[in-house]
Amino acid sequence: MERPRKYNTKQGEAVLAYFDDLGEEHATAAQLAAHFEKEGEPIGLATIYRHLERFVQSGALRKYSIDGASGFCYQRLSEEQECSQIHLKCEKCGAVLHLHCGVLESVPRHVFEEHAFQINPYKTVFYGLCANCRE
Amino acid sequence: MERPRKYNTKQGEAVLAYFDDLGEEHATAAQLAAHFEKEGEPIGLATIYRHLERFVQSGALRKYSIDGASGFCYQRLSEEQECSQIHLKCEKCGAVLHLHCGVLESVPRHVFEEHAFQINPYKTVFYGLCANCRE
DNA sequence: CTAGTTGCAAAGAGTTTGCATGGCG
DNA sequence: CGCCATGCAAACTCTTTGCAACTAG
Repeated sequence: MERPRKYNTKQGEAVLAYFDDLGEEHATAAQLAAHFEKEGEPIGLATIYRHLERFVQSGALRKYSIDGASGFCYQRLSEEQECSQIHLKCEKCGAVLHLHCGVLESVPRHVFEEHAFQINPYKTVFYGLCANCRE
Repeated sequence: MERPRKYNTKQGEAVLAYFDDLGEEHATAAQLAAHFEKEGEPIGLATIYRHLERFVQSGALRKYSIDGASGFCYQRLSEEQECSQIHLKCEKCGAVLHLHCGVLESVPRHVFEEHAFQINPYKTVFYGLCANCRE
Protein backbone atom coordinates (compact mmCIF):
# COMPACT_ATOMS: atom_id res chain seq x y z
CA MET A 1 0.00 0.00 0.00
CA GLU A 2 1.16 3.47 -0.83
CA ARG A 3 1.61 6.28 1.58
CA PRO A 4 -0.47 9.45 1.45
CA ARG A 5 0.65 12.17 -0.86
CA LYS A 6 2.87 14.71 0.78
CA TYR A 7 4.44 16.68 -2.02
CA ASN A 8 2.95 18.31 -5.08
CA THR A 9 4.89 17.17 -8.11
CA LYS A 10 4.42 18.03 -11.72
CA GLN A 11 3.87 14.34 -12.52
CA GLY A 12 0.99 14.02 -10.09
CA GLU A 13 -0.58 17.22 -11.29
CA ALA A 14 -0.20 16.17 -14.91
CA VAL A 15 -2.05 12.92 -14.24
CA LEU A 16 -4.99 14.62 -12.58
CA ALA A 17 -5.06 17.39 -15.19
CA TYR A 18 -5.30 14.76 -17.89
CA PHE A 19 -8.40 13.24 -16.31
CA ASP A 20 -9.93 16.67 -15.81
CA ASP A 21 -9.66 17.20 -19.54
CA LEU A 22 -11.14 13.79 -20.24
CA GLY A 23 -14.37 14.54 -18.41
CA GLU A 24 -16.36 11.30 -18.18
CA GLU A 25 -14.04 9.40 -20.49
CA HIS A 26 -11.83 6.71 -19.08
CA ALA A 27 -8.18 6.01 -19.70
CA THR A 28 -5.69 3.25 -19.01
CA ALA A 29 -2.22 3.57 -17.53
CA ALA A 30 -0.71 2.84 -20.94
CA GLN A 31 -2.77 5.61 -22.54
CA LEU A 32 -1.50 8.10 -19.97
CA ALA A 33 2.09 7.06 -20.59
CA ALA A 34 1.64 7.40 -24.35
CA HIS A 35 0.04 10.81 -23.92
CA PHE A 36 2.81 12.23 -21.76
CA GLU A 37 5.41 10.76 -24.05
CA LYS A 38 3.83 12.48 -27.02
CA GLU A 39 3.73 15.74 -25.09
CA GLY A 40 7.48 15.54 -24.69
CA GLU A 41 7.16 15.08 -20.92
CA PRO A 42 7.34 11.32 -20.48
CA ILE A 43 6.42 9.87 -17.09
CA GLY A 44 7.52 6.42 -15.99
CA LEU A 45 4.83 3.77 -16.01
CA ALA A 46 5.52 2.91 -12.40
CA THR A 47 5.00 6.53 -11.39
CA ILE A 48 1.74 6.63 -13.29
CA TYR A 49 0.49 3.54 -11.52
CA ARG A 50 1.50 5.00 -8.18
CA HIS A 51 -0.43 8.18 -8.79
CA LEU A 52 -3.47 6.33 -10.11
CA GLU A 53 -3.56 4.20 -7.00
CA ARG A 54 -3.39 7.25 -4.77
CA PHE A 55 -6.07 9.13 -6.59
CA VAL A 56 -8.33 6.09 -6.42
CA GLN A 57 -7.85 5.91 -2.67
CA SER A 58 -8.44 9.61 -2.23
CA GLY A 59 -11.67 9.35 -4.20
CA ALA A 60 -10.58 11.50 -7.13
CA LEU A 61 -10.58 8.60 -9.58
CA ARG A 62 -12.49 5.39 -9.99
CA LYS A 63 -10.79 2.16 -11.01
CA TYR A 64 -12.69 -0.51 -12.88
CA SER A 65 -12.42 -3.02 -15.64
CA ILE A 66 -14.45 -3.68 -18.72
CA ASP A 67 -15.86 -7.15 -19.29
CA GLY A 68 -13.60 -9.41 -21.22
CA ALA A 69 -10.87 -6.83 -21.57
CA SER A 70 -7.59 -6.99 -19.74
CA GLY A 71 -6.14 -4.10 -17.83
CA PHE A 72 -7.81 -1.46 -15.70
CA CYS A 73 -9.56 1.73 -16.67
CA TYR A 74 -9.52 4.89 -14.60
CA GLN A 75 -12.09 7.64 -14.64
CA ARG A 76 -12.44 11.00 -12.93
CA LEU A 77 -15.12 11.06 -10.23
CA SER A 78 -17.09 14.26 -10.01
CA GLU A 79 -19.46 15.12 -7.20
CA GLU A 80 -22.35 14.90 -9.59
CA GLN A 81 -21.69 11.23 -10.16
CA GLU A 82 -21.88 10.50 -6.47
CA CYS A 83 -25.48 11.52 -5.98
CA SER A 84 -28.05 8.99 -4.91
CA GLN A 85 -29.75 8.06 -8.11
CA ILE A 86 -29.38 5.04 -10.33
CA HIS A 87 -26.89 5.43 -13.14
CA LEU A 88 -26.44 3.89 -16.54
CA LYS A 89 -22.94 2.76 -17.29
CA CYS A 90 -21.67 1.88 -20.74
CA GLU A 91 -19.71 -1.34 -20.60
CA LYS A 92 -17.67 -0.40 -23.62
CA CYS A 93 -16.58 3.20 -23.20
CA GLY A 94 -17.12 3.40 -19.46
CA ALA A 95 -19.23 6.53 -19.62
CA VAL A 96 -21.66 6.98 -16.76
CA LEU A 97 -24.95 8.49 -17.79
CA HIS A 98 -26.89 10.49 -15.34
CA LEU A 99 -30.48 10.65 -16.48
CA HIS A 100 -33.16 12.86 -15.07
CA CYS A 101 -36.10 10.69 -15.89
CA GLY A 102 -39.35 10.27 -14.05
CA VAL A 103 -39.71 6.62 -14.97
CA LEU A 104 -36.31 5.64 -13.70
CA GLU A 105 -36.53 7.73 -10.58
CA SER A 106 -39.77 6.02 -9.64
CA VAL A 107 -38.33 2.53 -9.88
CA PRO A 108 -36.78 2.37 -6.40
CA ARG A 109 -40.03 3.47 -4.77
CA HIS A 110 -42.03 1.00 -6.80
CA VAL A 111 -39.74 -1.86 -5.90
CA PHE A 112 -39.88 -0.90 -2.25
CA GLU A 113 -43.64 -0.51 -2.05
CA GLU A 114 -44.65 -3.42 -4.23
CA HIS A 115 -41.85 -5.87 -3.67
CA ALA A 116 -40.54 -4.98 -0.22
CA PHE A 117 -37.04 -4.61 -1.59
CA GLN A 118 -34.98 -1.60 -0.61
CA ILE A 119 -32.65 -0.66 -3.43
CA ASN A 120 -29.17 0.63 -2.66
CA PRO A 121 -28.68 3.42 -5.18
CA TYR A 122 -24.95 3.69 -4.51
CA LYS A 123 -24.29 0.21 -5.72
CA THR A 124 -27.03 -0.31 -8.26
CA VAL A 125 -25.97 0.44 -11.80
CA PHE A 126 -27.57 -0.36 -15.13
CA TYR A 127 -24.97 -1.88 -17.38
CA GLY A 128 -25.27 -1.83 -21.13
CA LEU A 129 -24.26 -0.02 -24.26
CA CYS A 130 -24.62 3.69 -24.82
CA ALA A 131 -25.85 5.11 -28.09
CA ASN A 132 -22.37 5.89 -29.38
CA CYS A 133 -20.92 2.48 -28.70
CA ARG A 134 -23.94 0.62 -30.02
CA GLU A 135 -23.53 2.38 -33.36
CA MET B 1 -25.71 -22.82 -29.50
CA GLU B 2 -22.92 -24.44 -31.45
CA ARG B 3 -20.09 -26.24 -29.87
CA PRO B 4 -16.64 -25.71 -31.27
CA ARG B 5 -15.78 -28.73 -29.20
CA LYS B 6 -15.31 -31.84 -31.29
CA TYR B 7 -14.61 -34.43 -28.66
CA ASN B 8 -16.17 -34.98 -25.28
CA THR B 9 -13.44 -35.24 -22.74
CA LYS B 10 -13.62 -35.74 -19.03
CA GLN B 11 -11.81 -32.44 -18.50
CA GLY B 12 -14.35 -30.45 -20.45
CA GLU B 13 -17.23 -32.16 -18.70
CA ALA B 14 -15.62 -31.63 -15.33
CA VAL B 15 -15.36 -27.89 -15.97
CA LEU B 16 -18.99 -27.55 -16.95
CA ALA B 17 -20.14 -29.83 -14.14
CA TYR B 18 -18.32 -27.62 -11.67
CA PHE B 19 -20.21 -24.56 -12.84
CA ASP B 20 -23.48 -26.46 -12.77
CA ASP B 21 -22.86 -27.16 -9.10
CA LEU B 22 -21.97 -23.54 -8.47
CA GLY B 23 -25.31 -22.26 -9.65
CA GLU B 24 -25.13 -18.49 -9.83
CA GLU B 25 -21.79 -18.26 -8.13
CA HIS B 26 -18.74 -17.30 -10.13
CA ALA B 27 -15.29 -18.87 -10.19
CA THR B 28 -11.85 -18.05 -11.52
CA ALA B 29 -9.53 -20.27 -13.53
CA ALA B 30 -7.29 -20.64 -10.51
CA GLN B 31 -10.21 -21.76 -8.34
CA LEU B 32 -11.10 -24.44 -10.87
CA ALA B 33 -7.53 -25.67 -10.96
CA ALA B 34 -7.38 -25.80 -7.17
CA HIS B 35 -10.69 -27.62 -7.01
CA PHE B 36 -9.68 -30.34 -9.47
CA GLU B 37 -6.35 -30.73 -7.79
CA LYS B 38 -8.03 -31.32 -4.47
CA GLU B 39 -10.38 -33.85 -6.07
CA GLY B 40 -7.35 -35.83 -7.11
CA GLU B 41 -8.04 -35.14 -10.80
CA PRO B 42 -5.81 -32.18 -11.57
CA ILE B 43 -6.35 -30.37 -14.87
CA GLY B 44 -3.70 -28.16 -16.45
CA LEU B 45 -4.29 -24.44 -16.19
CA ALA B 46 -3.92 -24.06 -19.94
CA THR B 47 -6.60 -26.67 -20.54
CA ILE B 48 -8.91 -24.93 -18.10
CA TYR B 49 -8.45 -21.63 -19.90
CA ARG B 50 -9.10 -23.29 -23.22
CA HIS B 51 -12.36 -24.81 -22.02
CA LEU B 52 -13.46 -21.60 -20.37
CA GLU B 53 -12.91 -19.72 -23.59
CA ARG B 54 -14.94 -22.24 -25.55
CA PHE B 55 -17.81 -22.27 -23.13
CA VAL B 56 -17.90 -18.50 -23.20
CA GLN B 57 -18.11 -18.53 -26.96
CA SER B 58 -20.78 -21.22 -26.99
CA GLY B 59 -22.84 -19.19 -24.53
CA ALA B 60 -22.63 -21.66 -21.65
CA LEU B 61 -20.54 -19.34 -19.49
CA ARG B 62 -20.17 -15.63 -18.98
CA LYS B 63 -16.76 -14.00 -18.59
CA TYR B 64 -16.42 -10.78 -16.67
CA SER B 65 -14.23 -8.97 -14.25
CA ILE B 66 -14.96 -7.37 -10.93
CA ASP B 67 -14.04 -3.75 -10.42
CA GLY B 68 -10.65 -3.28 -8.91
CA ALA B 69 -9.83 -6.98 -8.89
CA SER B 70 -7.40 -8.62 -11.23
CA GLY B 71 -8.23 -11.72 -13.22
CA PHE B 72 -11.47 -12.84 -14.81
CA CYS B 73 -14.50 -14.48 -13.30
CA TYR B 74 -16.64 -17.04 -15.07
CA GLN B 75 -20.25 -17.83 -14.34
CA ARG B 76 -22.71 -20.39 -15.62
CA LEU B 77 -25.49 -18.97 -17.77
CA SER B 78 -28.73 -20.84 -17.30
CA GLU B 79 -31.75 -20.37 -19.46
CA GLU B 80 -33.50 -18.71 -16.59
CA GLN B 81 -30.75 -16.12 -16.44
CA GLU B 82 -30.90 -15.56 -20.13
CA CYS B 83 -34.33 -14.09 -20.01
CA SER B 84 -34.30 -10.39 -20.43
CA GLN B 85 -35.32 -9.43 -16.98
CA ILE B 86 -33.49 -7.57 -14.32
CA HIS B 87 -32.88 -9.23 -10.99
CA LEU B 88 -32.82 -7.97 -7.45
CA LYS B 89 -30.00 -9.15 -5.27
CA CYS B 90 -29.91 -8.79 -1.53
CA GLU B 91 -26.57 -7.47 -0.37
CA LYS B 92 -26.96 -9.12 3.00
CA CYS B 93 -28.21 -12.65 2.43
CA GLY B 94 -27.28 -12.89 -1.23
CA ALA B 95 -30.71 -14.00 -2.37
CA VAL B 96 -31.56 -13.22 -5.97
CA LEU B 97 -35.18 -12.35 -6.57
CA HIS B 98 -36.76 -13.01 -9.93
CA LEU B 99 -39.74 -10.74 -10.01
CA HIS B 100 -42.41 -10.97 -12.63
CA CYS B 101 -43.46 -7.39 -12.58
CA GLY B 102 -44.74 -5.29 -15.42
CA VAL B 103 -43.07 -2.14 -14.18
CA LEU B 104 -39.63 -3.69 -13.93
CA GLU B 105 -39.93 -5.60 -17.17
CA SER B 106 -40.72 -2.40 -19.00
CA VAL B 107 -37.62 -0.61 -17.74
CA PRO B 108 -35.15 -1.94 -20.32
CA ARG B 109 -37.45 -1.02 -23.17
CA HIS B 110 -38.07 2.41 -21.74
CA VAL B 111 -34.39 3.10 -21.31
CA PHE B 112 -33.69 1.89 -24.82
CA GLU B 113 -36.45 3.85 -26.48
CA GLU B 114 -36.21 7.05 -24.51
CA HIS B 115 -32.54 7.19 -23.65
CA ALA B 116 -30.87 5.20 -26.43
CA PHE B 117 -29.19 2.99 -23.88
CA GLN B 118 -29.27 -0.75 -24.40
CA ILE B 119 -29.30 -2.47 -21.02
CA ASN B 120 -27.33 -5.67 -20.59
CA PRO B 121 -29.62 -7.88 -18.48
CA TYR B 122 -26.84 -10.35 -17.77
CA LYS B 123 -24.90 -7.85 -15.79
CA THR B 124 -27.49 -5.43 -14.55
CA VAL B 125 -28.63 -6.17 -11.03
CA PHE B 126 -30.48 -4.12 -8.47
CA TYR B 127 -28.61 -4.27 -5.21
CA GLY B 128 -30.32 -3.62 -1.93
CA LEU B 129 -31.95 -5.28 1.05
CA CYS B 130 -34.69 -7.88 0.83
CA ALA B 131 -37.68 -7.82 3.16
CA ASN B 132 -36.24 -10.40 5.54
CA CYS B 133 -32.90 -8.73 5.97
CA ARG B 134 -34.27 -5.23 6.27
CA GLU B 135 -36.25 -5.70 9.51
C1' DC C 1 18.83 19.06 4.86
C1' DT C 2 15.20 15.31 5.06
C1' DA C 3 11.77 12.74 3.59
C1' DG C 4 8.72 11.90 -0.15
C1' DT C 5 9.00 10.96 -5.24
C1' DT C 6 10.87 9.32 -9.67
C1' DG C 7 12.46 6.07 -13.11
C1' DC C 8 14.55 1.99 -14.34
C1' DA C 9 14.76 -2.73 -14.05
C1' DA C 10 13.32 -6.81 -12.16
C1' DA C 11 9.77 -9.37 -10.02
C1' DG C 12 4.77 -10.91 -9.81
C1' DA C 13 0.18 -12.26 -11.21
C1' DG C 14 -2.79 -13.84 -14.75
C1' DT C 15 -3.46 -15.51 -19.39
C1' DT C 16 -2.07 -17.36 -23.91
C1' DT C 17 0.71 -20.11 -27.14
C1' DG C 18 4.02 -23.81 -29.07
C1' DC C 19 4.81 -28.40 -29.26
C1' DA C 20 5.20 -33.31 -28.31
C1' DT C 21 2.21 -36.76 -26.42
C1' DG C 22 -2.17 -38.91 -25.21
C1' DG C 23 -7.00 -40.24 -26.09
C1' DC C 24 -11.76 -39.86 -28.40
C1' DG C 25 -14.36 -41.41 -32.17
C1' DC D 1 -5.50 -44.58 -37.20
C1' DG D 2 -6.49 -39.40 -37.81
C1' DC D 3 -7.26 -35.57 -35.31
C1' DC D 4 -8.38 -33.02 -31.52
C1' DA D 5 -7.27 -32.35 -26.68
C1' DT D 6 -3.92 -32.22 -22.95
C1' DG D 7 -0.08 -30.72 -20.16
C1' DC D 8 4.10 -28.57 -19.59
C1' DA D 9 6.89 -24.71 -20.10
C1' DA D 10 7.91 -20.59 -22.29
C1' DA D 11 6.10 -16.25 -23.93
C1' DC D 12 3.20 -12.26 -23.11
C1' DT D 13 0.62 -8.48 -20.92
C1' DC D 14 -0.34 -5.70 -17.25
C1' DT D 15 0.88 -4.17 -12.63
C1' DT D 16 3.78 -3.82 -8.52
C1' DT D 17 8.14 -3.46 -5.96
C1' DG D 18 13.27 -2.60 -4.87
C1' DC D 19 16.48 0.74 -4.94
C1' DA D 20 19.58 4.55 -6.02
C1' DA D 21 19.13 9.21 -7.63
C1' DC D 22 16.43 13.30 -7.42
C1' DT D 23 13.65 17.21 -5.62
C1' DA D 24 9.86 19.77 -3.05
C1' DG D 25 9.28 22.06 1.18
